Amino acid sequence: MPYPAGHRPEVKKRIIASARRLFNRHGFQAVSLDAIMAGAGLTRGGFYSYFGSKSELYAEVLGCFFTEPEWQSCWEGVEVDLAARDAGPQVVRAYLSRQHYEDVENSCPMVALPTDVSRGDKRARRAFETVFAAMVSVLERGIAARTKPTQGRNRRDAAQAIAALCIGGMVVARALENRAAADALRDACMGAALRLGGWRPAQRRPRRG
Amino acid sequence: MPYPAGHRPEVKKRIIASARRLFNRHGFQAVSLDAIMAGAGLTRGGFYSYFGSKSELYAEVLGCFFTEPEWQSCWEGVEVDLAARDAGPQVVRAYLSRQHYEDVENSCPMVALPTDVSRGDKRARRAFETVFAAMVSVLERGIAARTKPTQGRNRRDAAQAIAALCIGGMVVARALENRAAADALRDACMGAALRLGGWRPAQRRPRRG
DNA sequence: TGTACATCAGTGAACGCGCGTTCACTGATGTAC
DNA sequence: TGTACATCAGTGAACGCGCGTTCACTGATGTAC
Repeated sequence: MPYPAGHRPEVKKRIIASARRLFNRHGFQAVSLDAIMAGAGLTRGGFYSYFGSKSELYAEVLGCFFTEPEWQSCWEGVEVDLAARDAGPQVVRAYLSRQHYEDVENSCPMVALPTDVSRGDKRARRAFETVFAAMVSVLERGIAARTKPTQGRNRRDAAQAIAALCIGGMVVARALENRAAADALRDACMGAALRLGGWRPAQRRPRRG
Repeated sequence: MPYPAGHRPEVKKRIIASARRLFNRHGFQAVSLDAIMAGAGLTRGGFYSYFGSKSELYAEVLGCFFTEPEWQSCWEGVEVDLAARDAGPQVVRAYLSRQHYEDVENSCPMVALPTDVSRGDKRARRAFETVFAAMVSVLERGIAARTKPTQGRNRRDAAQAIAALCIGGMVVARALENRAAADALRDACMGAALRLGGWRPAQRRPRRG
């Protein structure tokens, strides 16, 4: 064995990480293999000893967003304790945070790439579905843990709507030109999402700052 | 004048309509000028007598999505009377309808192209902002018209959240592989959006069908 | 009415560039002795 | 410890294709007389 045992897997991870950053920022089509390999500190030629094609890499990147433990919480923008009793509001606040809004490269792929996925193949959409289902589960558990539980169907429906609100709010915020409008939208979505989860009284306090 | 007066504007419209359909389906980068011109019944060469470049066409297409009267209501999937007292719930139901989910080509660009826009230039994001602001205004008026009005800030916030929920619900639904899951998500988002607008009692009736 | 003409909308071949993909080669690494 | 070697990770030139863009040309149209 001319190279240490962990060498290739480690390099492969570096390629995937580079691709993830570039896909998040520019989308699938606009990123060249040259750029991906350069981002991993390599050159073009080596790519095909790691992946069969560019679209194979794409599927693998999407799959990794949620299966790899070190990226499981990346989309939350900040550290969130998924087992905590208040995981629901924590996820909502982190997801719609300024940090997540700004950090496009390390963003949740559901915010950065949803339309790319919907135009993509089955594998991509299945990976997306897994990520979304996981997010809904976390939120649903958060609703279940509160003092006034509602029926099961309502809880699941609420969790789905909250997830869609978080994702939609971020997707739209990033597409707006006006920064203040984007901030106001994130704020409005956060309030509505927390209310949908029953994590906040319906009557709002006046805004400060 | 060798050609009738309305000829060129009419052809330009055809090119834009073809581009709109193709962009909605495949995104900006994946569509070639060949395909756009063929969709308008023309050949490649004529393009540059109508537009300066491909990205100029892109900006023009996005701008038209809302300024051209014949497309103003296309994103609503079905006909909606924006002046009606119940325009709010009408817009929500139309936006999250099965028809809008399925008709990708004639879809609202905020659902089909939000991530493309966020990666695009200022012009694209400004056009998006105009569309979004218009949608929020319609929803806000709908909230204002109901019997129990709340404070202004709450109304605007609610309208923004409802819009984000409609857009996010559709974006996510289209990215899911499982059709039933997409339907359930649309349904959950519709219920939550109607509740946020105060257009439906918080207690839900059991589902039928 | 019919013919010659000027205009210009649209054609399609050609160009150049970038990118996905391939491949013969280089050189860094651990192993054998 | 030191040297020769086998392995294979990574290199970079080359290929071919597609696409944005250009341009000389064709031919359809309305007008002049």
